[in-house]
Amino acid sequence: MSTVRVRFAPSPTGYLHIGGARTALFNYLFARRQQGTFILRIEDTDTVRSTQQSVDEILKAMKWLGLSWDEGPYYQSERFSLYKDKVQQLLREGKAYRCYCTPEELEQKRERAMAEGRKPKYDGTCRECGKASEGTPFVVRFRSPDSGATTFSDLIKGPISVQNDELDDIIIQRSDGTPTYNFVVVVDDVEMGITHVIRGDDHVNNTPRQILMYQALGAPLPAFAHVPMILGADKTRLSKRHGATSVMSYEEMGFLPEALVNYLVRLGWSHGDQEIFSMGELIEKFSLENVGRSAGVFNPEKLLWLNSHYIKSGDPARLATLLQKQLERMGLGVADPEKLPAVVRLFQERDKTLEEMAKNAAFLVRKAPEFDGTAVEKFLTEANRGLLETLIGALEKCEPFTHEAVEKCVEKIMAETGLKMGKVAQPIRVAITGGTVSPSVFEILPLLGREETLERLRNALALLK
RNA sequence: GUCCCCAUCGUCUAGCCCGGCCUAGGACACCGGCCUUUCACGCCGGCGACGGGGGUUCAAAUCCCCCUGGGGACGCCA
Repeated sequence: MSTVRVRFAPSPTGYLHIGGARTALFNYLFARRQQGTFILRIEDTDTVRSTQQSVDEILKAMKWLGLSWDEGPYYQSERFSLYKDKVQQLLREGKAYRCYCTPEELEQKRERAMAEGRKPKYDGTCRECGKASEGTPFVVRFRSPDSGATTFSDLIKGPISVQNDELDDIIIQRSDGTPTYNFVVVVDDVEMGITHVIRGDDHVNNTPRQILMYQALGAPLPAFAHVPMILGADKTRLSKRHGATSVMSYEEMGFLPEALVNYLVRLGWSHGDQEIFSMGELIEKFSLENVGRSAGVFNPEKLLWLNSHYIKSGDPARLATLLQKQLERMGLGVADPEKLPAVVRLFQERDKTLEEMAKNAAFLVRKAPEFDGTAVEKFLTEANRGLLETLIGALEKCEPFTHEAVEKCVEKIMAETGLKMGKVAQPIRVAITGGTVSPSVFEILPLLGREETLERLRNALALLK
């Protein structure tokens, strides 16, 4: 058993998004590969914006993706007394101090600094001011050194160095007494014995000041690994305007979790030319060394391709359950779910998502097809009345009602009438499915059954124009 | 603006650390063909990249520097 301990620490201010999911995945994979411990920690120190609903949604998404955790979820909101103690400790040791500046004053200074082209950092007004009057609201700031440099070697990015005078004295405790992110993340990572901090690129800038806090707390440093960002097609940070970003919305759109996992892992990580990975394979092969350093663009097309791959190779029985869920989402109840695996076999080669499959297979579940006007006009014509009538007569006697038998039956009609397959199949397809696109008619008819088939053909007779 | 990071086909990437095997490989998308009862699938083929400039070297996608471009961070958010 290795001593590796990693954590995924989302803040419950919304659903789990694509970027967070990939960070979680990398943590999970690293932990499993190293036979370490994967911890889930909910960063809800912002009591105003955090909600239980978000927590539930995040956990649901993690489970759907198959990212099981070994410890937690721990809630930072339940650990406030620990943070308070640590703040007191730093205060006592002079490593932190009270600041009485008001938010308004700070905002003004920030704007002025920006306008003058300086880096907007806290100016240290309260650094040496000592005790102020009781009752005045204050925040606690961490005292960071104003000379020297802080350097660390990122497992993904390599050496990173920042001059300490670039760092200002950040707030570690708000005026309402609650602690802030940059502080609790360090306290908890220390307390929980985190050995590797694997997180998004956007935290690189926080790392030096966090390192300073590890030192102030007298704690050993973990290793850091900063995973590059995921961008939208316009190369800006991925957000809602680039399309769906919530993990669970992909489930709704008919994506398989293994497809999303496979897509996400390949966005930033690679193993030679291999594209397809099962979770087991990933656990076997994942390594931080093979994570790239540059940001990547989220490409829905490739996700779609992977999804179609997993649908093609998926177990029909399992897919049937998921297909049923999609059909129900469309408001279509499934009277005979036992025939769904057969439906899946018919469609899994052709559809890229389960949602698409549900749409294309809906005619099998509906009581009657939904007719497409153009298709009806083109194929359900008076000229085809004879053909349909002959067909009905032949299918009434077709025994057994199987793919082979039905095909033979139709071939016989073709031979007698001299019509080509295209001329025969399309009218049947429209009569049965309502449209011009579907799997082979010889597959569809037996699946629908003789009675239903005949009923639809007879109904079509009434529609002829 | 300041700081940090990044830079191979449209996109994800292999190659870069340990220079020659790279006339730069794979995948998605795209284009063409084949297959075909429709639409797909599948198969075959094609298009397509080392951002620019300086070095170092017999030799640079690979090492160094500058420029440019992109992203991120600058909160009593995380």
